[in-house]
Amino acid sequence: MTSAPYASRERSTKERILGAAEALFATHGFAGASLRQVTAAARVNLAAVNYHFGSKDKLIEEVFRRRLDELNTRRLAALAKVAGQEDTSLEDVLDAYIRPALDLSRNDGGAAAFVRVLARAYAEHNETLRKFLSENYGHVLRQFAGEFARLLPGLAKDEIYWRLDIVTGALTYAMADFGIIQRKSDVDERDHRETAAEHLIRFAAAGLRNPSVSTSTATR
Amino acid sequence: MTSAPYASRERSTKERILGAAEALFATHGFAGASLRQVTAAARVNLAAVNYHFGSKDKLIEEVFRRRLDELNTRRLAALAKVAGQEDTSLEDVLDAYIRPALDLSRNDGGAAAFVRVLARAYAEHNETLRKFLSENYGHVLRQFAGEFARLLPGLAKDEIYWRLDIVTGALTYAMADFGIIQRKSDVDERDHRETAAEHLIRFAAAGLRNPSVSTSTATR
DNA sequence: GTTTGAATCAAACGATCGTTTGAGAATACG
DNA sequence: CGTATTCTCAAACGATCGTTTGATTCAAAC
Repeated sequence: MTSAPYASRERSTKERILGAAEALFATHGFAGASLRQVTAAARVNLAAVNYHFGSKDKLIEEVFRRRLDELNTRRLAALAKVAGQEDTSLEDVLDAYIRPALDLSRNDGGAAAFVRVLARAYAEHNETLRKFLSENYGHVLRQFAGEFARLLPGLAKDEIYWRLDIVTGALTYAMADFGIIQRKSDVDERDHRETAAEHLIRFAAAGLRNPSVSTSTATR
Repeated sequence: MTSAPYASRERSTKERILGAAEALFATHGFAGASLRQVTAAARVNLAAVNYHFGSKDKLIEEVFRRRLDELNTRRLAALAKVAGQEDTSLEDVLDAYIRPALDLSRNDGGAAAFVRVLARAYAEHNETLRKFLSENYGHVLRQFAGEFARLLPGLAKDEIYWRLDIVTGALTYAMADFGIIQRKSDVDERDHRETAAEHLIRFAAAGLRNPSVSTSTATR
C-alpha cells in the first residue's frame, strides 16, 4: 500500500492538519494563525506540517485546492442541468452559481470555515492567490457568463461581466456571514443560509434583468 | 502649547505613522504588517508607535476611527440633502450611501488604502471590530433604512434590511477592488471607480425595487 | 529476524515579532 | 539663562514565529 502506516487513526494526519488549518485560518487569518496552533488543534506534531506539505504557504494552497475543486465541480454540474435548455430561467442559472457556494458551508462543518477563508483570500488581495483563483475559476466564470448572455440577449458582454462581478461580491459577503443582520438565536443556520440564498438570488435576478443603459465608456 | 515641538516637519509623526500603517495594513493585513515595516515606511523610529499610540492594537483602532468619522459625516450629509423630499428617487438615496464610500478612495491617495483596510476588517470577522463598526454605524444604517422604507412602501422592514445588507456586500467588494475583472491599464482609476459606482447603483436600484415575494416556499 | 523506508517526536535553530528601556536631543516655559 | 516637558533614538528584552535536525517508532518487505 502507498497509504500511511499510521492510518489506523480516525483520519489521516494530513487531513487533520487541513481541517484544523482551515478552521484557524478562517478565524485568525493566514498570518494570524500559527503552525503551533494548527498542529495543536490537529493533535499532531509541529514538524508534521513541513513534513507533509513542505511549508506553511504550501499548506495554505492545499486548503484552497481541496475545497475549490469541489465547488468547481458542483457549480458546473448544476449549470449543466439547466444550460442551453428552452425553459431555463435566469433564477435557475443564478441558483447554479450561488447555491453550491452557500451549500458548501451547510453539508460539512469543516467546509463552513472555508467560505470565510475564501472571503479572506479576497481581502488579502494577495496577487499570487488572485492569480491562483483566476486560473482555477476562469473557465467556470466564462461558462456562466455565456449562459447569462443567452438568457439576457439585450446585454453586452462587458455589461454581463460587470453585473456578475457585483453578484460575486454580494455572494462572497453573504458566504462569509459578514452581514449586519445577525442571525436570531432561534433560527437554524441552515434556514438562515437558505433565506440568504433566496434573497440573494431574487435580488441578483432583478439586477441582471435591468435593461442596459448606454454607458459612454465601459471600463472594466 | 500642546502641539508637537517637532511639528516643523511636513506632517507630524503621528500622521505619518497613521498613513503608513493604513497603506501597509491594506496590503499585508493587520497581523501581516509589522511595526518595523510601518515605522520604516513612515521614516520614524520603531518606538514611536508605542509612544504615541500605546500599542499596535490601539494604532489599528486609530486608523479606523480617523476615516470612519469622515465617511460617517459624508454619508449623512449626502442623505440629508435628499431625505424626505418629494422628488427624491431611489437612485439618489443609493448614491448618498455608495458614492461617499467610493469617493473616499479618490480624493485622497491615503484613503484609497483604507477602503481595503475596511474590507479586510469585515473579513477578519473580529468580534471586537464588528462591535466597533456596529456602534459607529448603527445609526447611519438606521437612517438610510428609514428613507428606503419611505421610497419603497411595499417592502417590510426586515426585507429592507436584507437588501441593504446585499448592497453593502457588493459595495464592500467593489471598494476593495476585489473584482475578477481587471481594470484596463489605459483607464484612469477615477473613471474606473465612477463606472463601478454607476453600475452598482443601477444594479442595486433594480434589486431594491423588486416586489416582495411571500417568503414561505421560494426558489426552485 | 533483519532491513528498509515512512511517519512521528522532542528539541533546537535563526529570524522576526511587539514592546520596553534609558539616554539624549529638541522645544517650552519660568 | 536653567528647568521641565516632550519627543526621538539605538539597543535590547522576552516571546513567538516558520523551519530543520536527528533520533525513535511503526509497519511492511524480504
